[in-house]
Amino acid sequence: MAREKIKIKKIDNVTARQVTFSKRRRGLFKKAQELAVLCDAEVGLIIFSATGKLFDYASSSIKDIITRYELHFQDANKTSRPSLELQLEHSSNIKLSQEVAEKTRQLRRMKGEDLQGMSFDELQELEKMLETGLSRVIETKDKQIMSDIIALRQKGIQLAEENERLVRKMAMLDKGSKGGVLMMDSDFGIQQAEEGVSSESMTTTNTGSCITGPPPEDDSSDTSLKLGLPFS
Amino acid sequence: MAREKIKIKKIDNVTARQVTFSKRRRGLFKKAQELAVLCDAEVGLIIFSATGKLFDYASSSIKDIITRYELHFQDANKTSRPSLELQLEHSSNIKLSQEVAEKTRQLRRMKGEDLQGMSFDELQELEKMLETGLSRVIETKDKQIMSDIIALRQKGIQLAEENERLVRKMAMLDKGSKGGVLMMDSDFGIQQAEEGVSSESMTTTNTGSCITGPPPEDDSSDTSLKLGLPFS
DNA sequence: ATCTATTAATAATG
DNA sequence: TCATTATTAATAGAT
Repeated sequence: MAREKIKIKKIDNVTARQVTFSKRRRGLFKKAQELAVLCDAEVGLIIFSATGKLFDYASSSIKDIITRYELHFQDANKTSRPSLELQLEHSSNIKLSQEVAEKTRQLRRMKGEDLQGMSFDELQELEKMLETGLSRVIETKDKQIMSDIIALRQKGIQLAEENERLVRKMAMLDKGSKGGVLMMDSDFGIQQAEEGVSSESMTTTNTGSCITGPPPEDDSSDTSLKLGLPFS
Repeated sequence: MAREKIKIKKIDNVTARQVTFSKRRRGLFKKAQELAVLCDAEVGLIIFSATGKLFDYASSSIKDIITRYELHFQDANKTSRPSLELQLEHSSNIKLSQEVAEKTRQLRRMKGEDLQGMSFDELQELEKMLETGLSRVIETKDKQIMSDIIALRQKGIQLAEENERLVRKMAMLDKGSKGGVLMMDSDFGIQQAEEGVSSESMTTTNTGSCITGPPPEDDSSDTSLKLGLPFS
């Protein structure tokens, strides 16, 4: 990849070697991190220059990677007893690794990846599990929205009541002094109750409407009852 | 360096990610060894795939490189310790335990359990993930069914042909001696045909030879070319 | 696995 | 070390 093709053998010229080292080193690091990101891999790269300088890259932490690497050879390393304590940690480690692997596999499958080796029955079971999970999630979400709505309404009613009280107070105060009575339209929140919750108002976290399920056949009846609201 | 430029972010498509992983992994190893040779450097490269598979390259020996690497931090590590190995196992153990806990929690949530503490946005995200997973599972299942069906049908056709050949042979043999011909009803698995496969897909492996068109009203015709589902 | 249009890396040079 | 550029090398997408 250059002005001229070069043979892959030690570069004689010291300066050229150093230049090439730093260029290619950077290139290698870049490609290592690209691989890690693109393919969700864990990559560790350690380089000692000819002069003994250390350079390293790791997608996570070199320590972790080295540990993980060494775990791969736990069986092969059966030379010399490494203390009871270590053995215990070790076996626990193995068990945990297996558990992580198994759970990772399960999670991947639930995300619809890695389905190739599965039998029809297994797929069917997985599908059922996902459907169950999905419906529970949707149910929870809907309940959450409903309780948000109810809370907001309640608050609206409270405010409206307070408002009314205030208006009455004002009227009382005004009664003696002048003839005109200040009449306020104290329907904060009340009128809206009939129309369900309008698009704004739901200031809390929720974003979309979420009332799933088929719409009621009968539109003439009071909507607020359908939503299970505590007032009509 | 390809037909099209790509963004350096995790590749969504699982297959594409695996392909890219193996291509780039090879590329990375090649460049690592070129650097080692050209510049007389010591290079160690460890890669764990997303699925946990280990790949490594070392210009000398990974063990040596790791040892040399750790020597660089000897000073920093000189606090009393119950053997480096044990520490490593221990911290790995802790990390694994956390990982197991986290994955267990994730799995439970995907199964629709333990949803109480979740925010609306988290629920929404979970729902989306489940929907994606579910549709992929269904797609995979359908593809599997289709290929089963195609294989079985092919086999059915083969058997029917063979049958016909045998019948003809018998007829030939019988021709001279007697008048009666043995007639077999070679309808391997036929009547179920109508049930079809669920609504989706058959996008890829489709052979084109399938199902389309309404079934003939006339059931007296030879049905062996119709679908042959192995189950009802 | 193989092919190839394209992008990316880099050797030589200033 | 940095910048430029002609060239080679790597590789994304397709087959």
